[in-house]
Amino acid sequence: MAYQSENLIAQAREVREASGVSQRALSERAGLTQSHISQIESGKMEPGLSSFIDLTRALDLEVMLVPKKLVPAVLGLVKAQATPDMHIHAGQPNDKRFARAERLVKKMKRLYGSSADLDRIEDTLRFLRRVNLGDQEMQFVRELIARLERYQASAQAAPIVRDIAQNLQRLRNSIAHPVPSEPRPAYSLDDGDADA
Amino acid sequence: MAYQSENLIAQAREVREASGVSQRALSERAGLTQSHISQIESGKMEPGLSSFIDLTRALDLEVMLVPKKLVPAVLGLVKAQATPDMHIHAGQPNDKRFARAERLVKKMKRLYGSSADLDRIEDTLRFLRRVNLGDQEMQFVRELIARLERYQASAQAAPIVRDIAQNLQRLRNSIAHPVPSEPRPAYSLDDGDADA
DNA sequence: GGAGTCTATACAGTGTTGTGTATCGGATCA
DNA sequence: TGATCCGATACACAACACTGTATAGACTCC
Repeated sequence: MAYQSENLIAQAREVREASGVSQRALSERAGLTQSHISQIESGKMEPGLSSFIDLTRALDLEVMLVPKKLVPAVLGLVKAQATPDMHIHAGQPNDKRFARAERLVKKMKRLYGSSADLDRIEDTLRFLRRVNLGDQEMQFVRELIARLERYQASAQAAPIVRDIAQNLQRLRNSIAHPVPSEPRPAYSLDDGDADA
Repeated sequence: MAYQSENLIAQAREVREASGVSQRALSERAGLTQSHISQIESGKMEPGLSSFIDLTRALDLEVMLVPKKLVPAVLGLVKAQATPDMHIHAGQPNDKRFARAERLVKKMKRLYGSSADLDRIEDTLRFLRRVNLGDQEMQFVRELIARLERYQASAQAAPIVRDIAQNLQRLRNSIAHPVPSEPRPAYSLDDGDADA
């Protein structure tokens, strides 16, 4: 029934998936049943306000009231930082993550044909796998992989794949050629220029 | 039962009252019954997510999901603008508002005894009444009055009364001794870094 | 005092959320 | 192939949101 809460729920789902949290894990953390979460996310059921708050809290999100006029501003703020830390992350050691990601890329190449971007992703993943990544960095990679998984079959996957390739490349560069001072760059997801 | 949604609901209520919208008016606008709204606001009932969204939309508010880390930032943004325009407001010219407020203060002095803060409020109200207030300023005053009304009988009214007194005083000062330049603080939202 | 507005409250009935449990198809990994 | 993880789905049942209508108590204004 296309409610107005669709958007919020979709948002929560995106965060959940990007954090690598399963419906089951979330259900324990939030105190709802998995079936409940499934029905909420698929729009078959409208959650109560407190259920929804429980859900989002478990995802390290907060429900806030914002005057309509400020919505664009807040949106800008949120998008800029794009899921800041998100310390949730469930199990699965990094090695497995990388293995899974590389398998995914291979599968995509097999299905949709090879491409410069996919090659670049594959290459960068191989590199990053051997590096010791910090929490934030690993989180960043995890997000990109989740995005790749989600859009692998999308009709307009190409620009997204390109964006992911660029972001991975940039992370690689920042590790290979660290900036002198600057403790940490604090990644943002905006698609920026690609360097050489 | 002291749910976690208390806060949001209280916020919505504050905005409603500050905008001078009655539960009935809001009920028509939002498509709920007045009794429903009353029970929600008084915590006797937990609204569904969509009901809550309907409510807040009717108040020119938007429900947003914000990463926990960004909550202080967003809070700052919202507080800074302090309900920007809020053109809802129903009738009741300002004179009546002030009269009502002054009556309220008198009543409080009668019931709970006089206090420095109450005196200050009374005094400041008398001053502000004769000044031409802009929309935002009037809105600010309206909010403070609403708060005073709501907490007048609260057990811990004292600090709230003090806060209201201070806020009124500050507004008075800003009118009496306007700051020379400073066109705008301009809470720069854009990431803007761009250098390096 | 009387008219009007406000919020809180009552109550019966309907519909839906939400629980608990269990299963199914799909993908991954040994 | 078999063991697991995932999300979607089913079903019965308890709980409660929500409607509609109606009224009581508090306050303000005339």
